[in-house]
Amino acid sequence: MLDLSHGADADAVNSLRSAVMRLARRLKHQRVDESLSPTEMSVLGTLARCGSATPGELARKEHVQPPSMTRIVALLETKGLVRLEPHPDDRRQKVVTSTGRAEAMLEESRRRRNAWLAELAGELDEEEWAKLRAAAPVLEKLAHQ
Amino acid sequence: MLDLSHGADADAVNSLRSAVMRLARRLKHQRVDESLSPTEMSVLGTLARCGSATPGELARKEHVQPPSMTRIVALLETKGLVRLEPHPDDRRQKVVTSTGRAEAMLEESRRRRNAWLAELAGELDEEEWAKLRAAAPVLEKLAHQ
DNA sequence: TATTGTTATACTCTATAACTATA
DNA sequence: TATAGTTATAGAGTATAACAATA
Repeated sequence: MLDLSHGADADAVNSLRSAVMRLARRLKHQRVDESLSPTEMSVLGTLARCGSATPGELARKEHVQPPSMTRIVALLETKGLVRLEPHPDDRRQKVVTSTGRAEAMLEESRRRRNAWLAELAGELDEEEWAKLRAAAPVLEKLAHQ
Repeated sequence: MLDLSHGADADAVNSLRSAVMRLARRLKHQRVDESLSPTEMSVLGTLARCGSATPGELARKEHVQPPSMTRIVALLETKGLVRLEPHPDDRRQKVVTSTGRAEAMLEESRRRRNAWLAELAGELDEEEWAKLRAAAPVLEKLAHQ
């Protein structure tokens, strides 16, 4: 358990919150595919990691409301990036699966991010990058799965 | 310089990007004051750190366009959280300064974040927190400023 | 009666373009 | 002619409320 009587952790969260919010805004501007929002890209990434998922599961993982995920999934389907199938056990639910086209887009996304990475590399030294690499899995955990 | 021929850094940025976007969405939901957006809170934090700034400087620091900052500053002024004064040297510019009321709100913000922190503490061990604390300044640097 | 997903609607936040005023 | 800030307008993304289908 953390000792909240010390100010250090509160300050760290303070700094973390502010940095994450502003960095998210920067990240929005270095989109891979201008026609896909950050959340839509994130859904494709989640599907690539987890395989298939229902719209409800995706909504919970991405922290958006179900109606938002309905719209996102519908858009991704029209672009041929996901496939929608009936759920085997429950006819209310659907199963969302990413397509090979989504896989190719994620690969292209990675290539483009390398360019962004190279640009940022000038601003950070190796020690700083090491700290980021170490923290990335923890941030993923905070972001909840 | 980073060695981009290895996939490790690209993967780290991949993970980082995804986590930052989703964490930003979670953070949006644990607002201190429901009437202030994350950017508006961030502006108050920036002013608390940097003292005064012009709207143009704030727009660059927060990575929003000048018209957005105009609206934000106007809202904060109506709430008595910032004070607007004429620039001493340039009559086109203005000087934005945070008020004691903003300071009190930031203090309250810190207290509330402690509660959020305590909740998250159950999900992380001390080593994970150490990694976050180490990475926070680097994230701030990436977020620019 | 509860749950999954959808439709309809409205809101929040931001951007772009066009304008005013100072430099 | 360029720059700081504003006004007006439009767009993206999300949420809430009400609904349909299934459990």
